[in-house]
Amino acid sequence: MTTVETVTDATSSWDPYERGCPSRDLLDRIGDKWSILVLGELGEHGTSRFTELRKRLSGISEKMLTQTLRALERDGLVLRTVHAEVPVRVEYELTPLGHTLRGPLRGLTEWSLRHMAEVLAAREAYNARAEQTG
Amino acid sequence: MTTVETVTDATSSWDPYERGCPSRDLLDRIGDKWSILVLGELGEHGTSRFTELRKRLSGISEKMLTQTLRALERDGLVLRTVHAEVPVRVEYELTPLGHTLRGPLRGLTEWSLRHMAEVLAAREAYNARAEQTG
DNA sequence: GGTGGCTACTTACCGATGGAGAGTTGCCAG
DNA sequence: CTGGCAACTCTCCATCGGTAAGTAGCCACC
Repeated sequence: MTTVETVTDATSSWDPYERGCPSRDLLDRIGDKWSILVLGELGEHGTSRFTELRKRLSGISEKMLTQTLRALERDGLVLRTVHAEVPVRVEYELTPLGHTLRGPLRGLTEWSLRHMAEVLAAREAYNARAEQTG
Repeated sequence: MTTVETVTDATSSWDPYERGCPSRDLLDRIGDKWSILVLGELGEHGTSRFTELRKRLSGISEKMLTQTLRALERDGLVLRTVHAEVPVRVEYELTPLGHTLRGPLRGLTEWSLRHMAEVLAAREAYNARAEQTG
């Protein structure tokens, strides 16, 4: 009884502040620690292989890299191409949809870089206050 | 014995792609599911009380709301004011630093709203492919 | 022809994190 | 002295993330 077919357009009726809304899950997924970094890397370096990504995202485990890439692929943000060579070569790159996320994501990373010092200062101030008041 | 890690130099040398870099943790914190929503709510509604936030962010547990607000307060993004009344009234609002995050965060939420349909379509396509090959 | 090596994963195990919900504190009305 | 409100705080349990070892397919080397 509803006209659901016009969804391709604007923000329609999604609301991340409502429990159970898919947009909340999506926000969680793209705001994920490793997703942000993987998308950022693929955005800057273009097509990359599995081991390249693992090296550049220092500290990520193979399990999490696989898991993150799979999730991004499933959501249409990353394209995975398997070259049947020996040994196997698998390449990852952003889809057009994935590229549209670069802007928003860059906004986040730039903010964290720009305001890092202020946040660290706030933490020290908070800790100092905590020590005084007990 | 003050073990204060004086992170001396300026903001320019942070790199979230490096393990152990504080900017990676910060990115993780502000990209956190509940942090995004709490900051978004405080940005839109201005000063809010604990129970107001809990109602608006439907689905958040009290534990996570407290935890998220504490972390945001510690990082200097949210100001917490206790009014010694009966019953106690606690109000939360964004700090000036917190306000600077609204833009980047809005970028993310708007992206997820705008591209929700495409992502859902990609998931269905992925599942269909998985059924064929698997 | 068995061994080792390469790439891209999987799997097993375990400590940390998140969700549900009951308990706590302080104070005042009844 | 019991009940109720606001803002937590605590406990239990399921899921998640990290570590590290194992797997599969194929080929070069011995």
